[in-house]
Amino acid sequence: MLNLINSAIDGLNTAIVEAMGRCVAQGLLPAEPCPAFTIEVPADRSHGDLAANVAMISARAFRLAPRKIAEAITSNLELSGTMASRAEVAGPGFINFFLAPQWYSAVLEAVLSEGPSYGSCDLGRGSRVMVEFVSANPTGPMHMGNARGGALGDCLASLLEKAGYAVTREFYINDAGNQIDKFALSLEARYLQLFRGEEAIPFPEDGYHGEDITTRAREFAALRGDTFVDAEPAARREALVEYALPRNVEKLCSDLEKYRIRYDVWFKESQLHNDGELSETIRILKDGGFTYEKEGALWYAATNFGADKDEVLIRANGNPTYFAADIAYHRNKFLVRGFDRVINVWGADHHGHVARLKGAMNAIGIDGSRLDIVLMQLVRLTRNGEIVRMSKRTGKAISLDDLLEDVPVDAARFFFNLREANSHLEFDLDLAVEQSAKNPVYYVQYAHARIWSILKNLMAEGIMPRKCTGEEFTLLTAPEERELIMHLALLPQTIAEAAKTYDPARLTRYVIELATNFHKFYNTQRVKGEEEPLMQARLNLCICVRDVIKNVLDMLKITAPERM
RNA sequence: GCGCCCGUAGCGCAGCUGGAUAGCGCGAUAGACUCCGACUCUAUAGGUCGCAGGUUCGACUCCUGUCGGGCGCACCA
Repeated sequence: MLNLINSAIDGLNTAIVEAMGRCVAQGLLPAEPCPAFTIEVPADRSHGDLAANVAMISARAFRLAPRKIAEAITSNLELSGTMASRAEVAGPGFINFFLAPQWYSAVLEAVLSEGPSYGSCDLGRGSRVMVEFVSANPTGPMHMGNARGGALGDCLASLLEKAGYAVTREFYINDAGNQIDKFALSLEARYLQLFRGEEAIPFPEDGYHGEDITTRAREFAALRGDTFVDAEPAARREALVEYALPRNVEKLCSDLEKYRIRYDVWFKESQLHNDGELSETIRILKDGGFTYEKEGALWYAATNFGADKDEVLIRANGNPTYFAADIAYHRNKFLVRGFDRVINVWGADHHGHVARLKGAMNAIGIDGSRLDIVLMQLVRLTRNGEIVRMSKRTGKAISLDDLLEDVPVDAARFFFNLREANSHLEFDLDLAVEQSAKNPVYYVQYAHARIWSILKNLMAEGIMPRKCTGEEFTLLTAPEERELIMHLALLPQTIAEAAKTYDPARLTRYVIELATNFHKFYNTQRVKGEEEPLMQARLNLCICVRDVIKNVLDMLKITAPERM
């Protein structure tokens, strides 16, 4: 839970405020209130470890040139109580701070003592959050959107756990409504075709054309024979769905497990229809006066809650819409199961539903801002620089299954978390399987394996890593070492920021940069063969890097091999 | 037509609530292991941040307009 950058910033913050007080007393600065300023790690590290913009921010209020203010503050700065050893004025009026060697030692000590929990924080304070993701239609195989959503949602969940939330991963099974009717009709057609021929039985135009439907129909026929050919159509369809749907759900489950995703809850839409929650929700909307009838259908006046148009809740044929069920579902998440916050990962093509669903939450008395929707843009697969749309094997859209045949799970999970959700993602199939530095997954894993190699090498010579003193860690003064340690120190806020913005892509970028910093260190500094204290300090630094790489890869559920 | 998202180097992308000379990877070019794994590293080249205004001490970042691309506007889910 230690964030050494923040504690360094806090200390410098008060030092600056105190220095300004002294400046006012000396008449160097006017007794005006100072606007809020920030201290941050500058992009260009030749500008020190931390930089404060206080002088520029207050220039207007003080009616003084920023550099003059910065110089006044700096000359009155008392750094002895802070973690900085030096401050200087630079550029337009920045005050740049250089952290003391003891601070760098403290970072390594924190990484070593906190172990796998290093980087975690208590942003969530144990509040209960649900992440619902993938929720693929159980009528067929999962597509690329589901693949991206799976990697994104699962890593987002890990991230939130690390940030102190009690997270539930949930899959919503759409086992009711229109698409199940379509599913039934498709199965029925394939089943009857088996006995009467494809010409005799037309396939429904908007049915599911996938091979998987035919397979299920065949399995069913093998099991039950032709007993349903002359049966009542409704009974026939019911039997087919009763057979096929659970198997499809099992298939989803096992495919996702291969993808290293395990859900806490598989929630069935049909539950909402069967136990009355759906009708109760509609009653609440009716009682609230948010509904009206038009052309035989029951409408929800979504426009009252900021939507651009109203929505049908119950069709003229008496069937509730998906939207109605979705309102009931989210009511269930908040009211029945008591989640403090709910996050849904959706494809960007559903963005129109965001405002409607949040508005509906407000209508039924739940604060819609407790519901967050993470929208993700589409994935574009490329091979040899060309866009790939279809699977070579099936000729259909590429499924998660197809993808994992070509690409290792490690690469898939990493690549899907390389870009923030709300940007288009290009997935280079050649690169994902390439075992070279171009492939970021291998690059990161290689850094981890390389550290293990160093360790094993030294141990083979009888050199065991031992605990270092803070004094010994101050031997690590090379720029590459300082940079590496600073990057280790950045993990807690990277996690906090990523959790706040629901953006696991920050983790992949962080760990790539960490690997880069390590490789640079490796190429300029040696561990083996140095004087014992320095060697041990560097060895411990390596161990810190190794553990943090593993720590981050664990969150992404990507393996961290000791040898490749 | 209305709404949401995206335009940063040849390509793929960072740039965190506005901050210093706009970065990274690939590709190109030139280099580095008798030395802990060359699955690595170093250097060079490459940019009017789509365009035009505005706000600000300061704009890739905020506002307005505009052009280009993606998506959505069902008694589908």
